[in-house]
Amino acid sequence: MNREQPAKPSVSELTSHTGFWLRFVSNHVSHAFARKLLESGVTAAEWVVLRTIYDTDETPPSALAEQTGLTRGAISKLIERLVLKKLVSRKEGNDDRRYQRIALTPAGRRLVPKLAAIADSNDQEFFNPLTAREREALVATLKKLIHAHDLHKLPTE
Amino acid sequence: MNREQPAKPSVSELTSHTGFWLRFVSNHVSHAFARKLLESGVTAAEWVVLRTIYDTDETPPSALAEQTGLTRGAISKLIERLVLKKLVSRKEGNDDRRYQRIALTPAGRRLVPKLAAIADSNDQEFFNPLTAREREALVATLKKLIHAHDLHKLPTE
DNA sequence: TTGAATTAGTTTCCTAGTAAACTATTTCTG
DNA sequence: CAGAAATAGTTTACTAGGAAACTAATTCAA
Repeated sequence: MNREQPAKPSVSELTSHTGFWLRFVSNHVSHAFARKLLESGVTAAEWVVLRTIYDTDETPPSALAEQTGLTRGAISKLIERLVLKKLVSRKEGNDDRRYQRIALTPAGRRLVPKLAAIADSNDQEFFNPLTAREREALVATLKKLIHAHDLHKLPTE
Repeated sequence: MNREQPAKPSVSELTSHTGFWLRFVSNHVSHAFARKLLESGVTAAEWVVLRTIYDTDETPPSALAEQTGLTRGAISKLIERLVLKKLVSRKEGNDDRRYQRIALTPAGRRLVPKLAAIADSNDQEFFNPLTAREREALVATLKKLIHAHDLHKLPTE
């Protein structure tokens, strides 16, 4: 009569994982940012690359890959798109022709501060519900994980 | 002589945004999980769908979309792959033929607890460096953001 | 009751990213 | 110096996902 009990193995729920919540919120921040960027004609991934180049006069793609944590393949595609959008220029290396010299065009350089303002307002808006202390604790916790797992190949902090 | 000062507009750094750190860590958790799942032959996105179906006998794709927060298009593709992998079955609705009845195959149902164990260990491992209180605070903060922005279309909690 | 609106699912096109194979160049080594 | 190894960047094939156009089925309304 009661042999109808297949010994249901305990299966944890998706929501029981911290990583689930992290990804959920992270996706929403990114999505909100993407929407705000729409009219600028630039995507979030492109913004990251533009902002990274901004700190330099010219830089090879390999350095961008290292600094952003993306693969060279991903950087290659992003640069291609940014060149098409005339925000970035690409020249062959002088001494070593394997290298390229990536730089912002004047239009690209003019755009970065505007994008930065959008990024600022998005971050401010999204995390506004948190108190200053909560926000600091959040970042501190995230950085702790980064250090513990030695993930900071890129964020120099 | 000193007119060489283009009034450098202050441009915030990528790392100044909380969202940057959130995305960075989130990507690493997901990536770590993806690596652990490799040998199971299932991806993280597929795990989410399998786990969601697991709670039901059979369910239409639209319900899965709603519960996972994915679009119907995304769910459609995931189901297609899971059907090819013989982890999920797809039947036409009886009364209303627009609907489909998605269910786990026996193989799919057997697999879910194993995937859950992998998910558990990944989460445990990744967030291990945090104290229990830090971990709770992290989740609480994330949930606070979700409620504040009314993002919980899906996470029932 | 037929035509319009709605609904479920699919498909297409795009961005985003990794991994791995590939090309071209340079450097290292025997 | 010639061939091997290393390096920089590109390309291809894949997962992941949204948005929007599309098909088929059903329901609503005149």
